[in-house]
Amino acid sequence: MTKMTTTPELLLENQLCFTIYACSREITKLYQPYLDSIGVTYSQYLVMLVLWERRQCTVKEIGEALFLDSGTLTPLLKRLQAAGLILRERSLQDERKVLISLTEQGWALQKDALCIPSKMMEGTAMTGDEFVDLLAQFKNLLGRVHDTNLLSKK
Amino acid sequence: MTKMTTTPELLLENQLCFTIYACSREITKLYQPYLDSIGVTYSQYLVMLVLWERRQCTVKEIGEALFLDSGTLTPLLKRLQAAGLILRERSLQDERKVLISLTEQGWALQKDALCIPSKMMEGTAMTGDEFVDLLAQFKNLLGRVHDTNLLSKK
DNA sequence: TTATATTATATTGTGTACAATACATTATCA
DNA sequence: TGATAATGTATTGTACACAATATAATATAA
Repeated sequence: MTKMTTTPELLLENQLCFTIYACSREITKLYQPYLDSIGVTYSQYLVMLVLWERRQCTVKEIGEALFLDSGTLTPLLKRLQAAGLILRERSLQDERKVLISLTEQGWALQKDALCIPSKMMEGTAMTGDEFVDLLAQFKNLLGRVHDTNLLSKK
Repeated sequence: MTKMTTTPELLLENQLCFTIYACSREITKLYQPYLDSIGVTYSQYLVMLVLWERRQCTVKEIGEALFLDSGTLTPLLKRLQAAGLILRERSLQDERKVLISLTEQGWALQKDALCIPSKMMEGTAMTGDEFVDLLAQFKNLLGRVHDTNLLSKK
């Protein structure tokens, strides 16, 4: 028996944070081949999901939906614009806002993306019930942590 | 009722991937004030957890423990070295390997880190049972996804 | 024992993430 | 109305994250 050099609380295998962090990156890798085939990154794909759903958004709205700030979104959106998938234009009503909308090419990409979710289900080797259950638990945790973060901002 | 512009599979709220991704980033934010106070980043903290546990590691071993590659670890380890927390030295037995170990200052930091896990438990507002249960489920998911990724590498 | 393959790390380039700051625009109040 | 605050986006700087490639050292095989 080797002498312990740390405590149970600090063991990597007991860290929920690490498990989630590693999970997130491994899932991104799972998407990689499919995202490569449609030519967007994982974060860009999430932005496209938001736009397919809402048609038009401000940068702020996209940020609220994805929990991302403008320092991340601005360059990302410029790359999507350069790829011809979205339009960026200042609102005429309020010139502080930048309106993001889809080009025809951006809408066309939706068809290519349709098969991705089912491929991912396969990759996680989960049943539909497991998926629904896990999603609910994650959302619950996300809600709690997000609330704590909001409180500590004030 | 507005006309739907996307399908249920592509709705952001149905994406397990996004929920986990957002969760991971929000949890990192939860750690931020405590990590700031001990002067390391989140990824650097994870490397320190590995080293407090194993005393000495090669870069490869740290990468396997954290699912990170050398492109991420090399600069990160150099910053930890510059901060005086670790040592980096080539193995005499096999000069391809770089051995990472803790300085006295690196060990001293462990005391300051001891309080962090309990603070995080508070931030997630979970009971001990919920925590154990959730951790088991995420580990299960991580294992499955990691296996799928390993298979597709071959 | 050389040629070949494998292993371990480092480097480079692209793309996030986010804090901090700057800046222009709009809203509000004295 | 003029000053002040709040809002929305962009910019800058630091630190990952990873694919692809390079390089050096070790192991293996003919």
